[in-house]
Amino acid sequence: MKSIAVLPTICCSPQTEPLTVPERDELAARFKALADPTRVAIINSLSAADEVCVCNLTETFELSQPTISHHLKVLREAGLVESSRRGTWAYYRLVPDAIAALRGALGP
Amino acid sequence: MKSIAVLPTICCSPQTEPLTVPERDELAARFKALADPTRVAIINSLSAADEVCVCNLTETFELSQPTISHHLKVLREAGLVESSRRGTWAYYRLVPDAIAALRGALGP
DNA sequence: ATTATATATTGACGGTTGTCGATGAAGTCA
DNA sequence: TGACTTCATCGACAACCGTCAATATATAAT
Repeated sequence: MKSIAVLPTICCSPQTEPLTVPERDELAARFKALADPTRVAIINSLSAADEVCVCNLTETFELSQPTISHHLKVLREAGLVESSRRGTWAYYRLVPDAIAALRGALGP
Repeated sequence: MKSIAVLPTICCSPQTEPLTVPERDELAARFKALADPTRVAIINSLSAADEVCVCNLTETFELSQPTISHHLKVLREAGLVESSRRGTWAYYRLVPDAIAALRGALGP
């Protein structure tokens, strides 16, 4: 997931260059992770603390626990968040570099 | 479409605050417009010039003309691009503020 | 061991999306 | 007018997505 640091720029930069097919696929996949209101809200929640317990998220959102788990998996596989288990609980946190890279894709 | 200028920040900023439901819906809808490889590539293409004729896009991508037209509509309704007709041709261009606003949602 | 709790996975269902061919709308040029 | 070009819209279809209930996995506590 290190490759997130070198995401190309889509636009709006002097050095914007044509994307290769793998590059545009990769970028679209990462944007797709943010293309759902619940996942946007989860990112927003994680941003408010170093890490957040899944149990807090299932309380916050009026969605079933499997649905929250599903959205966390999508964000995890996109490299935007990471998790660690401590005891029975799972804690999620942002991967700031990944989000900064995605941000960088939208301009300088 | 002016409201794009005041998109809230998702994360990674000191002043990141909880999103309202309309805000997260709005943000997700805009990210969804970028959640497709072809649309990412279109944005990338538009970034290389002041405006681009649809006829150039249908040549560039190996997709049917209706499919390109569909993607342009999605981007237009998301406020990321705008178009004008001159004669038989339609020219599309980026809405830089909209993309900058989306970029701003990912951090300061 | 058993029981309880937290999270992940599976399977299924309805709604959405990307794609195309066919058609329509609007302009251009003989 | 009529033939031609460019782009948008419509209708259809397969694939994908968000959601839930049920189940599985793993840890903790008694």
